[in-house]
Amino acid sequence: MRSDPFDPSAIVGPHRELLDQLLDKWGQLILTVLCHEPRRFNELKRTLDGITQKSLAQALRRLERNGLVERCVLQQRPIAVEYRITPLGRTLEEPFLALCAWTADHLDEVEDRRAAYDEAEDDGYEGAFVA
Amino acid sequence: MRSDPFDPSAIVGPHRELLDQLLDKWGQLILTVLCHEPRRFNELKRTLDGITQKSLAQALRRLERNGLVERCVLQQRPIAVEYRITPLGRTLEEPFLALCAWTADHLDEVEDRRAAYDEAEDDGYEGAFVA
DNA sequence: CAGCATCCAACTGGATACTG
DNA sequence: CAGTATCCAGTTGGATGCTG
Repeated sequence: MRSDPFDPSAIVGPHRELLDQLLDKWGQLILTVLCHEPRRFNELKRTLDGITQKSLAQALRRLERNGLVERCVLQQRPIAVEYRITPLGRTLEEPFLALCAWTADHLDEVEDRRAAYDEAEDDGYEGAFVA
Repeated sequence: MRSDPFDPSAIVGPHRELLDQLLDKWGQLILTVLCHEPRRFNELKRTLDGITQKSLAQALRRLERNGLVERCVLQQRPIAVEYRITPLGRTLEEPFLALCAWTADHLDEVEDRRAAYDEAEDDGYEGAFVA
């Protein structure tokens, strides 16, 4: 398994494209929030401080199109729209949490590495030498 | 847990930034390849068909800076450089494989949803109505 | 409230050329 | 081979204004 040439076609095709859509900056965050509870458009916008309504709308459309999020129009005046995680979207919660757990576990180490790299760079280090 | 207001600060700060760097289009792919075996610069370029050397160099610098990949200069003429996964980088293999497994398991369903969404869109559907 | 349309600045990523 | 440097087109994303 480890010595296989490794065929990247399993990742480069539609799988790759899908991952790109799932893991983009906002999609992942929205999904995580909606896993906790349904949210309305402007609630989401406030929660994800920093997102523009344009980006939010785009991300929601994409998530909705992929079947991960459901758009529910509440019968109210003025109009209210609620976004909910779908069962399909829910299946992504665990992999995402695993990723978040990874960053929580390793962020310190990564920051140490960055500091070491940046310092070494100033000294002209350009990679280990090996036979 | 599920009814918490959900504090996004745990994801929006440095954690978020790190995830962005890890999950970008090429970084993830390079990491996956290097988990299988060390690779030289041009070997990687050929394996990841479609990447430019500029993007590859950038992605490798970033991975190296974050301590996920190691740059080893082999003592040869002409010069040869080998990139290897680090122990830290190796810890990302499992979460990444989980993600790949998810796409493999759910790609069909997602594509069904897309088809349904696109068709409904043509008919002017704009979300479910609920009380 | 929930969005869409438009304009524009910033950044990304590709092509090309050159170096040790 | 393993890159760096430069230029440029295309895309992204923010700001703003408007609609039902």
